[in-house]
Amino acid sequence: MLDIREIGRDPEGFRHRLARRGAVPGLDELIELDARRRALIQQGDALRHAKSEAEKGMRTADKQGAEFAAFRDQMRTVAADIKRVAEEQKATEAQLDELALVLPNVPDAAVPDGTSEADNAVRRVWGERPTFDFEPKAHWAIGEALGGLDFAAGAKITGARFTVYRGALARLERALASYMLDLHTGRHGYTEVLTPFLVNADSMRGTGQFPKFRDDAFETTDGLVLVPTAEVSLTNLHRDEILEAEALPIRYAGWTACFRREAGGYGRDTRGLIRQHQFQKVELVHLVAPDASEQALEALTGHAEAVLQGLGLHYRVVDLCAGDLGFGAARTFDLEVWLPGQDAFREISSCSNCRDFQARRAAIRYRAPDQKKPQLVHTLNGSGLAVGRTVVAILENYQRADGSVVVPEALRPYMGGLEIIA
RNA sequence: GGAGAGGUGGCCGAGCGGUCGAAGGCGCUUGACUCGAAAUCAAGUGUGGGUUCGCCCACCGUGGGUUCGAAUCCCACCCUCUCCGCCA
Repeated sequence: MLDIREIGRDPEGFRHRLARRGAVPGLDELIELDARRRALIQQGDALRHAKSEAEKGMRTADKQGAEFAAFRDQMRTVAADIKRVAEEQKATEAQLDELALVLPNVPDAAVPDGTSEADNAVRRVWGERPTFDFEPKAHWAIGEALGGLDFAAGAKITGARFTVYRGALARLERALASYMLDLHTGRHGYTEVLTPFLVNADSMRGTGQFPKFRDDAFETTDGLVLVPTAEVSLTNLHRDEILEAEALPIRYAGWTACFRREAGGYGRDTRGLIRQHQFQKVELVHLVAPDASEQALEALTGHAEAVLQGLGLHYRVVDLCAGDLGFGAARTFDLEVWLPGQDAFREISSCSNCRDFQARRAAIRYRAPDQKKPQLVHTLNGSGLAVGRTVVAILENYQRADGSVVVPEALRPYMGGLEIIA
């Protein structure tokens, strides 16, 4: 959520910066509603003040006397007025929320202009494309041939876009998650956190998925939501909290399954593991002081990159343009891994600085040493990495002519020493 | 799932219809005392909102209700604890 007061101070500036994302939002109604809200608060406060004055009079008045009766009648009207104004205020705030909660974050000044993926700026490239003396296959063909990826079984027991892993490939998923967590906790200073895979609607609102992207989520009949990413559970861990300055920065690494309905995503990546309703991911979350978030995004991106480097996978870092930025992000670096089977770079990690956008929604604050009032923290998140897509990358990059797949060295200790999946 | 107890400020804990944003204690901050520290004494110490920057208003798990008036009474929900049942 954006600061409405800030918007009111500079509507044109906000309109301009938000327009970089594509849609031009109507901010006038928002500003008008906020003004009305404030007027109603003043009205209500004045009425409540009158009420407490009358109440003071009643305390001392003779309960049988005429004075008491007069006060009581006065209180009756004031109470009715209070109720009326409060209802109006509630309705106004509901309207205000409806608008404010669906406004996306403002892109950082450094974000490149553009309207689509095609306008993203490649910042750096690591490693080189592997060469093959045969035609490299797509991961689904490799996995199926190895008997390790069973798409038909997934479709049977659950439905489309669910996959069953078997044998060495099932273990590969598990090995990757362990490898990633060990790297981040052992070398990058993260605390490992294992969270529930179900969260409540407040958490979804806190990180920005609700209300705008409600259709993308799987919801249970108990009113809980399957997490689309551990970003939700990890960031909301500190919802409605005031942190001590010494507690920052906070760095969490969490593994979860992630669930996405991919509503509207049908037709894209229908084959293979790229776009599933359920996948595993190791997520990295930072909570930092505002002046530290830019640096933290660089660090977080580096931590995600370290996984790809450790696995020897060729990738590039892309600075998302304004039009391609996610809802809550002010700046995002995507990591795109090279997939020989598709002859393309594909996203395997997305690292974002949300600044105070999520913190304002989720009320995550800290006691800044030089400030009287608690200040909003900045939140960041990034995949470190999407595990399923990492399996894809390994299958396609480490495949051999005979259909076997070499296990990257870093993973072998997690695979019981296995060197070749055949 | 059943029975019972309970949710109050950073923590503990009073409060049982008006004088309660809320006693008391702990913690923390500042000052006094001291060479310094401890002890002691004194003062301060929640969050959010509005503001004509004097102040004003709201918040006692959440949401409703009763009442002139609710932390206090009623209803629903959420959460915690104890016991029973079921279960990986």
